[in-house]
Amino acid sequence: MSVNRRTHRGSRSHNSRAETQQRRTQAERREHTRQALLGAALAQVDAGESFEALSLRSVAREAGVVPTAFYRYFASMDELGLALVEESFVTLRAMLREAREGGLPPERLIRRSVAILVEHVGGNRRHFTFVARVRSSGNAVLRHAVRAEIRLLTSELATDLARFPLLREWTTEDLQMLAGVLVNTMIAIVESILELPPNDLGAADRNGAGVSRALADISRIAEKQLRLPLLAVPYWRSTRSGTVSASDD
Amino acid sequence: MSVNRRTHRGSRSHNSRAETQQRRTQAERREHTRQALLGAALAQVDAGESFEALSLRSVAREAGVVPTAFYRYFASMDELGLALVEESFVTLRAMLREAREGGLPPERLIRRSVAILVEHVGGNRRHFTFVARVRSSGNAVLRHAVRAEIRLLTSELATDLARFPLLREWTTEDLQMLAGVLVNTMIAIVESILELPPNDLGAADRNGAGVSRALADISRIAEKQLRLPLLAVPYWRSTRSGTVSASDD
DNA sequence: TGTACATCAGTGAACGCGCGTTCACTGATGTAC
DNA sequence: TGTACATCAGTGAACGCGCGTTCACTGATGTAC
Repeated sequence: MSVNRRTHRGSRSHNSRAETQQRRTQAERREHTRQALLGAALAQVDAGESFEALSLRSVAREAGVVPTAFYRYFASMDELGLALVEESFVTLRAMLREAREGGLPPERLIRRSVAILVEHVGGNRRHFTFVARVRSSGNAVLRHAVRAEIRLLTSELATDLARFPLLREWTTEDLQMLAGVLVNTMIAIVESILELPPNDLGAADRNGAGVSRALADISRIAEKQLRLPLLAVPYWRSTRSGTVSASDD
Repeated sequence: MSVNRRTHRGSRSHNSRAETQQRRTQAERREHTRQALLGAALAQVDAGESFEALSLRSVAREAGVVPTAFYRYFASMDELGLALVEESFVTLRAMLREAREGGLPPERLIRRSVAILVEHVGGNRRHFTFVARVRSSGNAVLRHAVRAEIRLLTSELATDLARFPLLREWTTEDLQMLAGVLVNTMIAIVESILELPPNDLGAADRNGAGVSRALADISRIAEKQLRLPLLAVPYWRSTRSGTVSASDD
């Protein structure tokens, strides 16, 4: 099972590569192997391994390549990990762009954002698992890379929030604070989605609307958790001194 | 450096243990070694290793004991990990009990809770780091143990919240939802404290009030992030249908 | 208090294994003429 | 179109290392009489 399938299919010949790869250019083969290495690492993390526990040899094995070939693509597993962080956040940014561009009223905007989040986690489960795993991992290089990306997303969200009339007068710190609450909540939502058995993430399902009961529960609560802090916005006094006039519960 | 200090101190004699341990009972020695093993694991996680990357041999080595002695205490590293989860949550529950028992008005309660949180993270840095690390780790056994404990804490908080007048009529789901927002926020706060260089956590410091500038910033923003969702409480309509009447930003 | 035996914390040698990394290599693809 | 050479993706043997686990053991502590 660790043996490359191409080798098996081509086993009638003394040279399998000539049979099945002869029509690829070198550049295509290079990209193919690179993706196989990244995919093997993602698959192993998705199967429950922590990234630090992956071995270069097992990744190469699953990619159908000899361990030494690994070094043609990455100097180390850390470097491969950084490539995965980059790949993951390209996906994530595409998702957030999609969520923003609607220009919907707030109520529908939250609903739509949660739906988009759920859909993208389902469609890119392996990348989200990787990021969630690495975000709190013992690998300082990857952990800081992920945290820096998330800090960047949070700042971008704060900038977007500043455009809403009620938020126009807020201090920068308070906008960051609000964006932080929303991002923290979304991270928690993603984590709870990832804890579901993978079946629950399939697009179609026997439970009516096409999502599992568990996923519907998570979505409903997620919407509330995002709506609650936003509901407080009109009552929050954002001033340089950082104090608030209204009293909470 | 991996050699037990007791061995060095006693090296004048042919039998170091007789010299330095003769006054301990067997039960005391047993407890001593057990704590040395747990402490060695905590120290290595705190030093940046992920728990899954720890080896039984390195933990035994740092505890000043031969690898085979490990098995007198734990059947596997997983079992040691579960003991650490339990130890950590004993500490955490003590902290939360302290935060609750004041009976202060909400404004001061938030301030006090954040202060207690900051203090306990500083005083139990290794345990918090361990829990934060394991919460998203690849080790399913430990991850689920931690998540179950956090779910329990969240439910306990929801029960406490139900005693406040404004929350008495809320549905169970909405109380859990609110508790979830607060717990998620506190987890994020703890993670940001743990990202600070360890010096910033010392009790006394040259920056006036005894805490570093960075820690003061985190505390101030943490208080806001907890205050914001609570500020929305009076305006949230909690009904069985789960809809809300007020409009947010 | 003294003796004989049981308990048990900790020892140390040995095992087979998967690991990361090195090295010299093969042979298909690409390019210059 | 054909030839000669360069490039380079992938190979396979070899290395030393730390790992988890086994086993038979030592000798101090604890206990029964």
